[in-house]
Amino acid sequence: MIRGWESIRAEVLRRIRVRDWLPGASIPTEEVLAAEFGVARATVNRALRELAQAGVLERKRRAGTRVALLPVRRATLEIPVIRQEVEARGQLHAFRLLCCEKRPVPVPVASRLGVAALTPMLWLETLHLADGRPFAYETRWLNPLILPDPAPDFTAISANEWLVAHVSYTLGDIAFSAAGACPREAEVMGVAQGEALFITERCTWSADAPITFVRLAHGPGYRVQTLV
Amino acid sequence: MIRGWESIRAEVLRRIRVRDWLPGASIPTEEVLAAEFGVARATVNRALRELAQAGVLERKRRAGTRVALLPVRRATLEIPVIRQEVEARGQLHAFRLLCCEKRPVPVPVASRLGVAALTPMLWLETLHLADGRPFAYETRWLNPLILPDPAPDFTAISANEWLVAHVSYTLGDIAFSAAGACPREAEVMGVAQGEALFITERCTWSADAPITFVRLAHGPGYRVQTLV
DNA sequence: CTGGTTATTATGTCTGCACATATTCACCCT
DNA sequence: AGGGTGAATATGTGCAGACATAATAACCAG
Repeated sequence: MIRGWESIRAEVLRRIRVRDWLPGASIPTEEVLAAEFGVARATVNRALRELAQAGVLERKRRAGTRVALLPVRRATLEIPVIRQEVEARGQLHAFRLLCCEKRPVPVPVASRLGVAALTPMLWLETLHLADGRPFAYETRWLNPLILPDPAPDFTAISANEWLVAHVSYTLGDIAFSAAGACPREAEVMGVAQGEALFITERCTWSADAPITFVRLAHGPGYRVQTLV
Repeated sequence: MIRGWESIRAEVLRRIRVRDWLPGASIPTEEVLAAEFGVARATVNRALRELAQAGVLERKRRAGTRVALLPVRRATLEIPVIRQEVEARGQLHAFRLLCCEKRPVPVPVASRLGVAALTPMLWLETLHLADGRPFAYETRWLNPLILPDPAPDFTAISANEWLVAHVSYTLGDIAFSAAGACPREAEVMGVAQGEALFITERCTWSADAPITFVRLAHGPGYRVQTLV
């Protein structure tokens, strides 16, 4: 029974799955489908639009809608605040601020943030603990200009959470990679040198200025997983 | 100037960014915003819906719309077919099928695919090359029941691409992690034992049956990046 | 044949209206 | 007070119709 755009989306997906409509082939126009399902064109449009967004369909004006030839799988990840992440595992979160000082940013970080090399920024080194054991080693470059005059006490609240609560919502980019533990990381995380760490790097800007660049090194066993 | 739902989305985002609307606070109703912008409510709805989908807003019937308190950052990744990924880097893709035989699945894989342990499945070992150099080492468990009678020649077309083209569109889950190269991986990828590799694991099912479990080990320097 | 112009067509979006649905709030009865 | 009940309300979804836009097809002139 057709009721609502979601059931239309399901039916279209079903036809693709059972290969009624083959990859690369055009499917009927919105108007035809609307007539077939007995709904308005806008409803079909909504269903097809969602499927296109998911990468199942490809749509072009005038050319029509076709089943994606190589359905690029689009996975969405949720990146929670570290404390939430630890607590979601039923563990106790704590952190230690190892270092907090002004330093000139090195070239690679400067270029990613879009600032001049050697600009002085705040450098924070933090170790996150789960049930008292090392969970993640965070190194962060923070634009000092965005801080209020009595700067927040980052030994009491993690920079991560302070930023989320006090700096306007922003977009940035995220990258994942793997790297062997450098001597410092090995020492702090309590692992062997060269041990494989999972690295997350995030860069965030506000509308006008760079805010922060974070690098998180997660110990062995850590994994990032998609929802469904 | 307000023209189209995208400019409304931009304006709402701007107000959040400049802290006109603070995290956790309610924003005006669709009707009010529609009047303010001089558009129909459906147009405002479209803009707000997209922002809610992106995790910037939280909406509830009757309760209204509020700015997300902890903007759970939702990153969307595109997982292309390996060949596309290599070619997008301007390199030449090739692959070598190292092994292809029936084997009983080990317990961890069986549990993730939801089949009985020791079920015989097809085991494929493939090395992907970029410009002739090792790019990724793929190990895959494949449900033989989904293959046509004259099984495809996986030395000619990679299992990856054959599946995309010939098996109905499916959903699965994806996980990223880091691991040190085991002896076999070190040999095949041409890296030192224990060197940090970036691991991608994917599990896919069709509507009724498990299809495949893939593990990809990427060499040093590989990174997964979000769009924008 | 070639190159450029025009018509056609499917999707993209908007409007104005209506009703559905999930919450919440206020009220009333005990 | 307390707890259940129903009205109020903001969002979710639907419809029909209209125009905008982009990509293609058809056409025509040179």
